[in-house]
Amino acid sequence: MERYEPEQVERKWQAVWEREDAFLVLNPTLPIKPEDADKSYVLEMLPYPSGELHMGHVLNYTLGDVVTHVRRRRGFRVLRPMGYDAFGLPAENAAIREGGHPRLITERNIAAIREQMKRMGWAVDWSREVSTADPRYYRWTQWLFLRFLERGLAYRKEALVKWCPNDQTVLANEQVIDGRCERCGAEVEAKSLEQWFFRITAYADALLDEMDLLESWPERVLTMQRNWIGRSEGAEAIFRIEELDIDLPVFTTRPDTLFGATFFVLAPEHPLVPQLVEGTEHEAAVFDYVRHTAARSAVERVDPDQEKTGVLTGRYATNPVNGEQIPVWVADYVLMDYGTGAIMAVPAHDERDYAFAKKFGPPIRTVVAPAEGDPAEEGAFVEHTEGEQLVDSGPFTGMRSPEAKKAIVEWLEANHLGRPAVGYRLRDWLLSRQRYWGAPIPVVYCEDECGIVPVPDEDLPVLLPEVDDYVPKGRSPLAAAEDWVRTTCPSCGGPARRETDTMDTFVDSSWYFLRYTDPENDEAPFGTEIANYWLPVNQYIGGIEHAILHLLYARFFTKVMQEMGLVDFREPFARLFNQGMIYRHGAKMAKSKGNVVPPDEMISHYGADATRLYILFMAPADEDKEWQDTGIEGTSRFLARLWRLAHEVAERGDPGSPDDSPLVRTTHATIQKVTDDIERRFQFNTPVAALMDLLNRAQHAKDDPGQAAAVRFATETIVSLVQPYAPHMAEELWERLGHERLWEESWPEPDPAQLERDTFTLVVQVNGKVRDKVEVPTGLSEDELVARATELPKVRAHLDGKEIRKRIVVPGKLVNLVVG
RNA sequence: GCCGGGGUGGCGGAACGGUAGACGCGGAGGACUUAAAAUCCUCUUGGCGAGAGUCAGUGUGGGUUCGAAUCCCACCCCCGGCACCA
Repeated sequence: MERYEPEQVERKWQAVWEREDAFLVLNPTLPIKPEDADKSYVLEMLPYPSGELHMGHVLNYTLGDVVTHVRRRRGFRVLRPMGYDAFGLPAENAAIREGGHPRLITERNIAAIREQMKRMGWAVDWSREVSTADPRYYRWTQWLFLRFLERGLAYRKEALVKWCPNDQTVLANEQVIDGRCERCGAEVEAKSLEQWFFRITAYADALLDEMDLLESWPERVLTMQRNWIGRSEGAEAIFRIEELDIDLPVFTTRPDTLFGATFFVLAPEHPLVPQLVEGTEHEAAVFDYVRHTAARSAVERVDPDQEKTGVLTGRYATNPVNGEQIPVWVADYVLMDYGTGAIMAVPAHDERDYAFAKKFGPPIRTVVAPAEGDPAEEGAFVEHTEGEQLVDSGPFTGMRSPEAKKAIVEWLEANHLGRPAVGYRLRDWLLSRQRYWGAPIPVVYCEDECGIVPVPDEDLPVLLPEVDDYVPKGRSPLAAAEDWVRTTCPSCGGPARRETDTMDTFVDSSWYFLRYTDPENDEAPFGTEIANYWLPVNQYIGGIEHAILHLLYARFFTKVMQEMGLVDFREPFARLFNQGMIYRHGAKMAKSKGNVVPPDEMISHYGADATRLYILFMAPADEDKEWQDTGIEGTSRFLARLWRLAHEVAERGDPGSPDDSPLVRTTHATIQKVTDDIERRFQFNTPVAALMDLLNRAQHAKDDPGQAAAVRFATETIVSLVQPYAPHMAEELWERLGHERLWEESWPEPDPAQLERDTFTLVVQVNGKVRDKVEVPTGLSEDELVARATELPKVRAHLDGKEIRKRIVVPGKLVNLVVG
């Protein structure tokens, strides 16, 4: 028997799969027939082609691979594609650093990562490969942008935006973490710029409500999305500055506290601030404060532990419910981009207003009684008043706060002083980027009268121009391609200039899962009927880092495409699974931390099969896990033992069909467990343990001639069941055991009769404590089971002649005797 | 602060209200070998005990239950999200 040489076996089978198109899956012919119904779309988040596979990829794609293999062998038509999220900053930064074109760098990286993926042996349908940086792909990204534009869902506006001074480009809100750029960590700055946005806020409620349509998503992801959307219900109330004839609406979630408003605050960026103070004695101080605020960094400004600051405007606003005149302040604890950029301040019932009032002196007026037992100190901050009774609130005094909320909003509405309103934390998606390596935004600016003019569909794609310099200078590098920028207006034929910003790469990845269904289509981004066949994705797998960004954007895109009639479903991903992160030496594996284990080294040393097995065996797939350098020895040894046993079994020839025996029954039980764990429980570590266990048993039985047939059956079953995890070795052994192609073999099914046992281990408890176990025949009555239990000497010792007050019998499992 | 997830041997973990610690790593001892590697066998939660055993034990404290790692309540700790969002 030759030694197990993973490299040789793996190279051999990878070549066979390629030659025989093993994992190619054809679309069904249209129209879809009922016999095509058993489909499954298994998708992993597409990689950014950095050129180097890391362990996170290995886990992600091995998970998808196991699901894919099992479903294929269970008779499903399985779509399992692969592609590259190929636009983006790393390639561009590499081009700046090392020279060369981002396109060439990306192509080189794609070639390298594809090679590594093939070395892992993943069962990908390579005929559907997609790169988002390919003009045949981004043509349709641009096409979709134009459809959004037509529907008013893409728009351009001047706004205060988040600017990364390092990457020299704007960022979406979702790309700012704790005031820093999520890519490079630089502190973001605020900048007023004209930019392109997607109107995702119009879908805030749909994104929340349609979570109900999802089959199975992790609770934490849903929570993160809910937090991000940040819906809160309340009311808009109109305060008025009489002397200037200005209405200042505010958003509040506590209209029941309107009578407690003792001052009013505007955000420093509020557009009406200048008008309020112009020509007054407060002008200088207010302008000074506004300038001071603008100079503060974003990180500093959002720190809630900062002492409150603010300045008086000298103006007074009228409280709509009682006509009271309250002073108007400007303070930076009020944010321009939430609500209306202005608030009514109720210091008795809002912590922030309370802190401000304590420092600057406005009165603190309790209008909702504290809950019973809480101190009712004069002028104190009163927490937890939801549901309590209103005091000093005019006609609403005495109502409980929930009714008061309704009553006050109704009163406001009837008097045209307010209305019910909903606030969201979610902002529109800023999609333009001042960088080179992305899809150009397909519009031109007419220099005559036409304004913003979309590039006609037939002129797509708008190809990226060639430029010499990718260095970001605060404007898009595309602007340097003057010949490209200068164009004619599609509408009037006059002179026009092209938009030079490119799209956020998250636009590219918001629809790629549809392109896979129809990757060669030249007429449309994809065929509607075939997309409706394959989607929604049955199982999506990827990292938690995309919980908000990609997953929220893709859901938004799908809803819009559904409304456009491009697809007939509202949610793209029915089931989502997030794999955990991989740590080593207590930190997330990262080049910068020097704790990376390169998959390539693992493959060279132990083989792809052992690496695949270990990454799934080491811990539950959804948990963060610590990489143990010696851990892979276990799966490597397991494969070597399987190799030896299978060879011994093969050499002995055919022993006929096995008789009933414990080993045969355990084998059937293992089939059951492995299938159930993978398909129902989505658990991947325990099947490996079950296979190791079965191998141990088979090995112990192998020298018993009476069990030759059972050992062969067990061994062949292990080979068959391990195929999704270790496909190369499984094929090799399957062949050596005298069979053909294992990937074409149907998935084993347990014989129900063999899952039935004729004896079982009865656990006997006394007062809930295990005292003994005994092997008994199945099918005994409760009385018989109790009789067997009470016969046992150890049990008798604990019964100690006492009276049995109660007996619990769980058939097939245990007897619990309660004595008193 | 609010929301979500989690806390089990030396380590990774198993246990889908019913035998806590499967499977694996590491460790100890042994077999084979001139030796090593590889392989195989035995042991490996803690206390007491020569042993058969026995008591304790799943972050802490309560509760529900015949029976709780698992369900409920309170608390502690760790991880993640949100947070001057009115």
